[in-house]
Amino acid sequence: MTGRRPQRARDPEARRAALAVATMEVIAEAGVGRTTHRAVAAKAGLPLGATTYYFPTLDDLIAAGLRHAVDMLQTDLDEWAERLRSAPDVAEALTGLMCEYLGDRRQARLEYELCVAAARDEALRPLAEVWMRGLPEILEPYVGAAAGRDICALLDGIILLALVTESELDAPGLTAAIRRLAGT
Amino acid sequence: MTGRRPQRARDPEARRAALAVATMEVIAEAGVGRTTHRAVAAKAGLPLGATTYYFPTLDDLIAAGLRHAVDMLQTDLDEWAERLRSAPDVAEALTGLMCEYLGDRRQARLEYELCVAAARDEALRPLAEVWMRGLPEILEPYVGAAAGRDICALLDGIILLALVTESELDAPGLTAAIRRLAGT
DNA sequence: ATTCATCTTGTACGAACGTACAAGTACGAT
DNA sequence: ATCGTACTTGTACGTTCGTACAAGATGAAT
Repeated sequence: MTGRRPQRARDPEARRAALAVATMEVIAEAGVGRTTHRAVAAKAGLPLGATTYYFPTLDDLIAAGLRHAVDMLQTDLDEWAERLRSAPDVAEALTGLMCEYLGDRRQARLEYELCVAAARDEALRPLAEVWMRGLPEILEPYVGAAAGRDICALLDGIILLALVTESELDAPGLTAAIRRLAGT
Repeated sequence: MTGRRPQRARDPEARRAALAVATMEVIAEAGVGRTTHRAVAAKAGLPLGATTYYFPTLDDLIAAGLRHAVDMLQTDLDEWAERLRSAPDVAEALTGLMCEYLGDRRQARLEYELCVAAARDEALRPLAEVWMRGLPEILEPYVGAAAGRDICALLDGIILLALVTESELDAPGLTAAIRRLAGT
């Protein structure tokens, strides 16, 4: 009375992408160390074998999930650059962008998960550097290279604080601190 | 020709402590998610059963390891307070302390591992807050509460950058940035 | 010297893991 | 229409996991 369930329409590219997305979500919820083939397959609604068919090892699967997260981050960075370009005040615009960024803590959690993983695994370091090099690059035209790096570090510290304490962002304080680092 | 190996001298307190230290080291090397009873037991040179005798569950064992890490961090914080008290220049003293702190990246890795774990598990949050509340408290007498928080965030971001890029600390740049945030 | 609670040690067990693979199905090429 | 490659799906295997527990050893109390 059973038999296997009928096969779905074939779409290898979509499967790869769906697995990467599902992996990203599992990492965000459980962490890199507790990410398993089975959890990813369940999240994606795909059979276990699909994960190993498209990604030879678990490390490959995790790397694909992190890479997808970084791709989304790059999209965000591009939007940040766009918004800053048309902003009358860089400090206030950055504060606003941070407010939005912290609206969904899952993305921030994922990014820091990536950083911790990159601190341990050299192969992941280029992924983690997308943010840490990209943001100062965006800021450099407005405040110079040194202040760009400083402000990036400040924001990273603020994000960490928000992750750990679940507290609200002190927007006016952040704007003021950015202004001090920018030297304006 | 065999038989079990002879029992060692009894010292429950020392065993608890040794297990906490071993757990801390395993977390630093493998991450919270890949920390297992067996890895901790092997690191401590104790039988597997010792881990479950002193800590009912794996979560308890991990919490003990993280708590021990935070205890060491608190000791560091006390030393930071002491050093700042007798320093002619707060910004330069902080830069020097950061240089020393980043000398052994394992401690920094462990601290960020704790932060990421605390972001996911509310029960760990008080542990992670020891640093994020303690450092601003130390800085407050010198630069005020707001600048203390800002400088703490800046330092946290710098540490994250150092973890991800393995780059050297830009000491003069850091001193200058601290001065700007302090408003001096 | 005997007792007993406490600690040590080795082993056992079911669950979950990474990975491999057989069997079946879809679909472009012919 | 058929064929062959590429994909889908379910299951199997050996390993490692968290946890439980039996059996022995210790050492303070009696």
